[in-house]
Amino acid sequence: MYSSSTCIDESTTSDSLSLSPPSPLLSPAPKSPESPCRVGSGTSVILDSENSIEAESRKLPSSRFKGVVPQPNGRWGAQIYEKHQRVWLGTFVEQGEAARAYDTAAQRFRGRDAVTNFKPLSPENPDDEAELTFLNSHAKAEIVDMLRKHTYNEELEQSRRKHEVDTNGKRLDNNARISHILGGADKLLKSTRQLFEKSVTPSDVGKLNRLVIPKQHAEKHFPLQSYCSSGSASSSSSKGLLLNFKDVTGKVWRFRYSYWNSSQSYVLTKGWSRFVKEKNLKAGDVVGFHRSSEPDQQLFIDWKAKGGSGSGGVLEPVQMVRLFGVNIFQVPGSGSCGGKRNRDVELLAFEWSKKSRVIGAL
DNA sequence: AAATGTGTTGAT
DNA sequence: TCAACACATTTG
Repeated sequence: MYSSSTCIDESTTSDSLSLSPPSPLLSPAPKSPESPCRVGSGTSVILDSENSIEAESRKLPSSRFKGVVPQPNGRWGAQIYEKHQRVWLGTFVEQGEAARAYDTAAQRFRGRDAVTNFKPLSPENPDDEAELTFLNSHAKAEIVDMLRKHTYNEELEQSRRKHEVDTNGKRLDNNARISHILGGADKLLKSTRQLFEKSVTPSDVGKLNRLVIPKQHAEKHFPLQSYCSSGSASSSSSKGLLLNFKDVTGKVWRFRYSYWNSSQSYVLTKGWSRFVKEKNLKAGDVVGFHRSSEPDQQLFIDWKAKGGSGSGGVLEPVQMVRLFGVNIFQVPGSGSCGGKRNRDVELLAFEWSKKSRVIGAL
């Protein structure tokens, strides 16, 4: 599939529609690039740029990419086979995205000589080193999960940061490494600014599986205009966006964010109930949304128990404690005060995990 | 109702 | 292994 003569620049992140596929070695004549919006059921109305083809074709357009299959709604699925079984890699808006997902899986599943749609990662290329390491340090299932959740790039980026810190750290003595790494992590967290907070309502943590984002904040911080604006008489709610938020433990939460016409409100839906469950959120608790500054613009989510003491920042004040001969952070009052449930444990675990890495690295 | 993912099958 | 396609299941 991939021929070294064709050079696709995969380094650019956004998937522009002008993505030209590698010269199709197998499939017939390349089909015209996807039409902007395809609506509705399995019926696909294909209009070729040249001559309009019959609207009668009930057939789904096949993809010129390996491992990419059409979905009835005009999107694209990615899949790979292993041991006579299909492994589903998720659905994507653009063929190119699906093709990249396939490539990633192929390289994790089949290694060096996997046939890919685009330029494969090469051990010779220093730029690929980090990703290759990343790939092989995760189970296949984990990679698949990331692809399906569309969090692969984020996790990879995260891993790259660590890699860089580590290699920089090699030039420093142990003490310096500690402060370097912690200082770096600190800076990472502190460079986020809070967008807004909301005290969650009973329905936000109830069975509706959604969080209402106050309109004022939603429109200011989470603009939601993109996507199909064709005069669709349907959908009472807009299609929405998928937003990734990182919590203080580093876990990535992916929520669907959309506007519900019925209630004239902006909401986080898919994924939200899992957050409520895992954090054991109760009505009155406060969730905070943050965004890191310019370079990465990453989103963060934080929460604190109802009424809780002061603060409003991402980080609560911490105090050093000595353990195993190494300083670790502790959240003040976590042992004494009873009202904070497991958040302190979580924060503590987070700090500890950072520290563990340091210890392990020593 | 729309979107996602699986059951299956026939073709490499 | 692979993609086509019907359709069951899950989500919104």
